Amino acid sequence: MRLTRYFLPVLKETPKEAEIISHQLMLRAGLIKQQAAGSYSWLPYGYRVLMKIQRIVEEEQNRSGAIELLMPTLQSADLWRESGRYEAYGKEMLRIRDRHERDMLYGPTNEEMITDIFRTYVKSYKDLPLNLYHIQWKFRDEVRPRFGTMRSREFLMKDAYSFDLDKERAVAAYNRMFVAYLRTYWRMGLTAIPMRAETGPIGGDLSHEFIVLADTGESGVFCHADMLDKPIPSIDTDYDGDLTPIVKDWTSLYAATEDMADMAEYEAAVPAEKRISARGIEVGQTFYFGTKYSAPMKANVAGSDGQEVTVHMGSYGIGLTRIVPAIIEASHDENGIVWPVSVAPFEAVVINLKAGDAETDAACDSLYAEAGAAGIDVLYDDREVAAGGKFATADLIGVPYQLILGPRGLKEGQAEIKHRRTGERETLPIASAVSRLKALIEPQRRDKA
RNA sequence: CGGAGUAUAGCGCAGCCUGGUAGCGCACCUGCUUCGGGAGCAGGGGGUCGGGUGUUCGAAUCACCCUACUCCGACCA
Repeated sequence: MRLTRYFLPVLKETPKEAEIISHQLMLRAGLIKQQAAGSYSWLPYGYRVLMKIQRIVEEEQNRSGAIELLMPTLQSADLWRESGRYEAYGKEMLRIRDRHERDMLYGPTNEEMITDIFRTYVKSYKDLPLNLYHIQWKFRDEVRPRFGTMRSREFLMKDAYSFDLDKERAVAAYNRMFVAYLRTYWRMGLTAIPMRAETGPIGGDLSHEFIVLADTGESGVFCHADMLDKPIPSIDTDYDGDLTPIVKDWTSLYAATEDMADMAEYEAAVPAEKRISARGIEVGQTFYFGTKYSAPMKANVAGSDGQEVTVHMGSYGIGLTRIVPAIIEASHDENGIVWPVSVAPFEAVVINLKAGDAETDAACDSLYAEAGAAGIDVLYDDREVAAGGKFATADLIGVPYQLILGPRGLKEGQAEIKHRRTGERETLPIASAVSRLKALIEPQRRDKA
């Protein structure tokens, strides 16, 4: 993508409403524009990150055996009356009336609708287990939206719903999601710790919140320091096999949100030097809630003995629009964002230090073409702007690698690669720059491990 | 929902106290000179001063009402 043909409105100054660093950088680097309280447009650069995150989520959900579909944003109130939540949900649910005076609502979540789909079509235990998910916009009329897309009213969420014959099998489904989540966050370059959590209005008795540690996080958390560097299950994990050992390992050390934490238990379980008491951002949550929705909504299947069985369910959410600021909170410096390669909107940027100079233009044009042909997501800063401005923009928007070429280097046949994260620079022959770049980038995509 | 604040050009701000018809920096446009860490000079465009009502000869400025947004707290992917 040529920057002169792109839409990237960057700001030199920080809009005053932005309080936390991720919100400031998302506005400054042209990722989002606020449209109303808790409502944001995703500008092209931000949308690219969001879509990269979405792809990772989809790949890992699919790998675990979940199946993607898409449900509408507007739902009929009648479904929610069946489960009893139309009255129970409160003012967070945005209620709408259509032209025929029918009660509708903008979905804050989809347990009722997915249960309706399930009960319509699935009649036999032979069709289980089943896990259906979608990635759709949700609306929760938060009392107080804040921190940009970290807590917005309209947000993009992946929500998966599992259906099983009994509790034991439902827990196995829970474990598959648990493992998929560990992989999903790791692929995005995040360290997310599963913590015992309250179940809240969704209900149930088994739940984990996946928490990214950050000072600006909204939840207080307590955990064992060794949770931070546990090995991530690999790409060839057998989701048809028994995942209990992995989940056991990940849940054996103490890790709980403040709502669940018991100080005496915490101090007994974790030696003083291993105690982490910190703030965290919740980037996902998993629930097993048995028959809470399947019973009132009559989601039954025939068991092997021909008798009707009420299915056991779980639901599993990932807030995609929250993950973007979570990544930035975890990965930035004084100059701007530092994207992990796997979610970076562009993996590299070719910086033409003297756009308008015929020879430099020709050399940079061909580097850009070569990088694109090598399968690198590459941005090309071909603006006629002083070098300092280009470096500042490249740093701000956080592209992992800068491939820099100007008349001086051109004369010597040398280009420069700057590593955004470390600041390290390497000078190398122009001819080998792209292959070097590719070698740096490929392993960091984390799509093969 | 309780408490506190803000609203003047795309962004950051001054002007308001003491009323006289709007200004600065950045960004944007034109030209020239520059060009390896947010360049210089010259010229230029852009504002119903959040909205309404009132006071006044005259309101960005004073008064009242409304709206939007932000922050702190209680609640949540």
